[in-house]
Amino acid sequence: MLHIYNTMTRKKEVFTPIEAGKIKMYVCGVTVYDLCHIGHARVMVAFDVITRYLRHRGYEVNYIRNITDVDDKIIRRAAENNEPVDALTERMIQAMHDDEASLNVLRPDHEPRATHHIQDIINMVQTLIDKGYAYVASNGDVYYRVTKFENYGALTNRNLEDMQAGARIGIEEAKENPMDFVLWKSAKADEVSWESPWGAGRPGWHIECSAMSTCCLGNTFDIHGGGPDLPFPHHENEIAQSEAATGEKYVNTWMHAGAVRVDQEKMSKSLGNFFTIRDVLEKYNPEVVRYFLLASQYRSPINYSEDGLKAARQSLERFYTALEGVQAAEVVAEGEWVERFKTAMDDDFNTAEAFAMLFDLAKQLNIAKKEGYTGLAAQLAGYLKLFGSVLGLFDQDPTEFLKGVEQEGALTADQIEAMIEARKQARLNKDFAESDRIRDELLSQGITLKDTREGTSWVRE
RNA sequence: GGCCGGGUGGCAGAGUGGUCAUGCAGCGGACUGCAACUCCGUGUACGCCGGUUCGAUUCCGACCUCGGCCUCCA
Repeated sequence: MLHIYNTMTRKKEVFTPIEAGKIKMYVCGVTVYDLCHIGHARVMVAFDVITRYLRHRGYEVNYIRNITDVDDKIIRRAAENNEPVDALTERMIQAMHDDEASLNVLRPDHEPRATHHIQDIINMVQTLIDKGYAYVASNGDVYYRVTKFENYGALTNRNLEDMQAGARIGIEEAKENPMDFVLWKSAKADEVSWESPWGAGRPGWHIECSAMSTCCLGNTFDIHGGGPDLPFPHHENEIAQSEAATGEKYVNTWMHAGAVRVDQEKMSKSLGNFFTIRDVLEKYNPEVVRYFLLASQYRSPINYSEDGLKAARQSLERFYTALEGVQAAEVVAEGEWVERFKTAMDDDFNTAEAFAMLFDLAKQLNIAKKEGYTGLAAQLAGYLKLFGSVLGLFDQDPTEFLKGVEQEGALTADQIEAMIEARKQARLNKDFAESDRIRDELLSQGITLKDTREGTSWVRE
């Protein structure tokens, strides 16, 4: 049985979709004013694997992930760059899609954009006003009246009194209550804006997700996900908006990924300690980055480090070494290996546990190869590829992966092959001093040789 | 201060009331001209103090400690 940890109940629960066999999932995406960093990558990769696994398990998944393409940061950045908002957001959306493609993240089924759903947003704000959950303030903004919503704070287990006691919130004069949040923000003269019953303006941050999730998936849906910093206030506010507007339960299961840290501190835009996906891909194979992100269970915090990436590369080398030289068979998704994989993944998508089982599979594959059981080897390789496809891994040609990418100024494949040939001649002549000299020289360039019955292969660091 | 989540062997990282995570690193062995790869073997790890229990790393309580959210942030 599939168990998923629900942020709302703080427990792993047996997952039961609203409609048998179908899953409606909404994940909060990116505000497109800058390049994505490795924290964004973690959320993308985590929900990519979650979606792939749910589909592997036979569910029909409708995966929606929004794009926030209007907000204060975007407007500010566009002004700094002296470019139109559209130009900035289009460029960043393209960059995001390129980064995702690098990391082998499949595109969500739909990527609704805030600016394409302005009317839906206006409708929801109007409904909230009509029902008394929102008010037009003296400054022209429309605010949500938090005191009117009975269960405000349920997701993150906090109440209005405690939060106001904390009092780090700036007091906005126009608000009835300091915790009220903006649904519709009136525009300054030169800002991008849309007409509304309350004058020209733009949506507040939280309302777009309520409006778009509802129109894409309905009043109530199965899974709502996002990054570690979203439960409060973003998701709390979404619940308040949607449940007030529809009168129905908003979401059954809330899922949140863990943070990516640097030096034990959260990686974030505001701390400025972030690495963009592009920064990391300059140094590491994208599949290594993906493996690194999946090596821990999706809710655990992970620490970004060179050692961590290096370990991920070594692990991937082990899997590709096992797959090398084997023609993987087509396998049906049943049997002992499939059950072990399912047990791991059914436990709240425990990829770390799944890898333990995959290492066991790789070992059995190595043994089968060594013993010459080609049929068995092909079958085991087939399972490894099958599970790999669910994780979005192991899809490269093993030899190509192991040979790595030629960096600027590094030895070329032809040069390496020539040196291997020279070493082969030296070995035939029993000139081991020379053959070892060649091998050491290659090693100093990050090239490790492996002698097999079929000849010599090599791995680039 | 309020609310969450952690503290596992050299490192990373799962998990469990009573034989085993797993990977890397280390050590011994097989293979090899020697290595690498691979295989076999190898580690009295569960923050601290109490409690429950026949038995706790696993349950309960206190304490110490790390991190997240409480303000824009995935």
